[in-house]
Amino acid sequence: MKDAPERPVTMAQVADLAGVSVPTVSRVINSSAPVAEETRRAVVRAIETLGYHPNLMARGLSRGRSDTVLVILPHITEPSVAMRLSALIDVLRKSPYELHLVDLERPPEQRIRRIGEIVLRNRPAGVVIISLPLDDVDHRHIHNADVPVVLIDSTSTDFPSDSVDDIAGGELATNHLIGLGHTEIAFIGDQEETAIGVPASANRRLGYQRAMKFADLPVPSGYKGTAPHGMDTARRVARDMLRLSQPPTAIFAASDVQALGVLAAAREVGLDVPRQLSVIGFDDIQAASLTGLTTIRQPLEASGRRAGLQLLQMLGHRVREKKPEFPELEVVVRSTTGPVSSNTAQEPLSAVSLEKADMVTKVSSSPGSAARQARLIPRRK
Amino acid sequence: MKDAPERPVTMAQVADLAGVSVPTVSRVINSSAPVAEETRRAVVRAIETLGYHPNLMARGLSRGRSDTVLVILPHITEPSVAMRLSALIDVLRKSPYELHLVDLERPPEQRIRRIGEIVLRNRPAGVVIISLPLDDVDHRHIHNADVPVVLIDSTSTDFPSDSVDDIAGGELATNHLIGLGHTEIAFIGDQEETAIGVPASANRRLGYQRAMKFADLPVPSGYKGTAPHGMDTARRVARDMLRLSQPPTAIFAASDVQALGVLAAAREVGLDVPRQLSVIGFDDIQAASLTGLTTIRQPLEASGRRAGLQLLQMLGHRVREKKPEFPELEVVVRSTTGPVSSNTAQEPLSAVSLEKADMVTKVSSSPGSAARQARLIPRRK
DNA sequence: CTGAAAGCGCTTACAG
DNA sequence: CTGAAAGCGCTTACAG
Repeated sequence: MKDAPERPVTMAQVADLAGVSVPTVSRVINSSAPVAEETRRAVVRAIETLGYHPNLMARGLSRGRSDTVLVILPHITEPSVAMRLSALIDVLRKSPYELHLVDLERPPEQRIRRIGEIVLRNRPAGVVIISLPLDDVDHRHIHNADVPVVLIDSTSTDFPSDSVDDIAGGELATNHLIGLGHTEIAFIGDQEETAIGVPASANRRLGYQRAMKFADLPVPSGYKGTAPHGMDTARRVARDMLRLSQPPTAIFAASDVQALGVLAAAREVGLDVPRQLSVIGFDDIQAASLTGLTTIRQPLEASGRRAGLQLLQMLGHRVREKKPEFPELEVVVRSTTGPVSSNTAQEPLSAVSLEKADMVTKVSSSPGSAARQARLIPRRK
Repeated sequence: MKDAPERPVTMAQVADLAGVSVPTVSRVINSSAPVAEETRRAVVRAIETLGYHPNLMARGLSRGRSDTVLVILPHITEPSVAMRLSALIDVLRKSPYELHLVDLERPPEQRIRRIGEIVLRNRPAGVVIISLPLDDVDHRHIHNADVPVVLIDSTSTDFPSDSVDDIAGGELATNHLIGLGHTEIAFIGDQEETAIGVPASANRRLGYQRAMKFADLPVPSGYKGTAPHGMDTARRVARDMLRLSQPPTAIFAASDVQALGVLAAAREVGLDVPRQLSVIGFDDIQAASLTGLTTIRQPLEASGRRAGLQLLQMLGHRVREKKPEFPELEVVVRSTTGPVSSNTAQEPLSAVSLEKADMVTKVSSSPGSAARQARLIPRRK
């Protein structure tokens, strides 16, 4: 077992041992042409005794593409990305494709390598791109690579994509706060990239503005905060906002990760949530239910599943499982939002907030809570 | 831009346009041999006007291995896996390697494909394997593939690996509970696989037993619960345990994910944490700090970084950044553990527990808390 | 049903 | 410094 590293077994060696030609071995392995049963058995035996495994690069080179589905995504630690990916993996696991994953910097300007280039270099059988914008060059490269592509959480006229109606989601979140009596409502979201294609945060902001306008509520310039995506960056923006002379009584954060940052800022500034400050997020990642965060639930896993099934179809596979319905966006009310308080003076942090935090969990999991969850059918094209 | 999908540009086309031979183009691209400056420029120009990108499969086939680092890991949604991976990605991002990721089922019996087979089929330049056990066949395959391998969170005599002293960690956790006066201490961990190599949970259990024995405390058979890894499975095991006629007053869960399940079970059964039940986890994932979970912190990111740097070294790269010290395991005391209560009768859930939950956060982040954190140098070979 | 031949797009000695 | 040749390990027409 510790001999000199013999070179890996090749198809030629298998052919020799089985007493057939290389193409015959290939036919047996790929079932690409009829082979006499006896021959087949000899080949299979040779494969097993030698422990042969085909070289995917050689196969891919001669076939013109590899047996790989390439998934390109931004930082994998992002919970929403991980959830979608996980569902996608589940779908692809049963398929004949290797799943290869390439993790990219989110801000395109920091990116050394372009998406199209990665596709072109790897020649995968199919591509799934999560939460990443494509530019013209990417489109051209992918076009040249002539490979099926499915997008998640970004849009393009050229490729099918799964994404929710973020504008409606933004309205939904904002209306939840308005419904609680809030009038000083702020928004915190991603720094908006110049690259088009993944406007999730920007669209949620649009929905916020729309709802505010509809309710005839003012949006002071200080009430729109953006920063590079992240919990800590959001915390800092929120802290500044909460120290304004006229701080908001409610904040809609474009994602749960950012909402968690807002909660941290509230603690820092000494504001009681939800009595002095209401906070609503977006996504409904696991941390949201763990911390009692009120949020807009979007179907993260469904989008991963759907994208996977769609790609398999495009690759010519018959898909047994039918694509899951795309569930509606919905408000999940937990314990970080509440009616606007008449008392706007800041008071020391009390234990009350955390007591409520527990009630939340119950609320969101009990059947009766359904009544408290506003619903809205997302507009989809 | 919407022309018939021309086939991707090849090196031969570049050579033609530049008026040189294919090997010369190759030399320019790889800087593998001196090329006249003028020739070089012509080639570069041709590459740019054609938008050429080398076919990695072809390169890999002729070189005998691809320019890829293959990362093989179990479910990526597992927070501890994601954290290690993220750090690994950061290190490898600056390297010349594509990072390809293969996600595997954790329980080997459910696994259709073996690790060694994946390596053999892909012929990567290097491999990192996270939290996955290798068997003899895997070892043989990898040996044949003759590729550098680094292990994270599993051990092998053949490959370098980064893993903490889980036995010591188990003792640390258990001693924390013993130090609080608990005597009825239970353990909940992973179902222990037959495959050797990733005995993290089993080793933590060993540490637990050792500490209990040393303190002369009994371990009733009902106090050792195992289930397939996961929050919900752990919840069920914990629920059963908490309904024993003699329930434990403290539970050590082999991972934070499982500890969260224990907390859910406590809520379900109506036990107040930490007054009626103390819970300690292992890992210190983000959810732990968000929920105030007391836990054993292990250096998840450091292990990812270290493995990445080690692999780059094995691949013959000079590594600028020096490998981070492997930090010690330490107890992070938050709000789910407390002194054993004299009152063992079950009482209705009170708000007190959650009030404490907030104090926790402060404790763990304030400098003064260091004094409350036991430390232990892990034994490493 | 099976084999000899050509080719996939690169890299790497080998000459010059 | 550069090109002609061989080869990496497969697959795919093409004959038979």
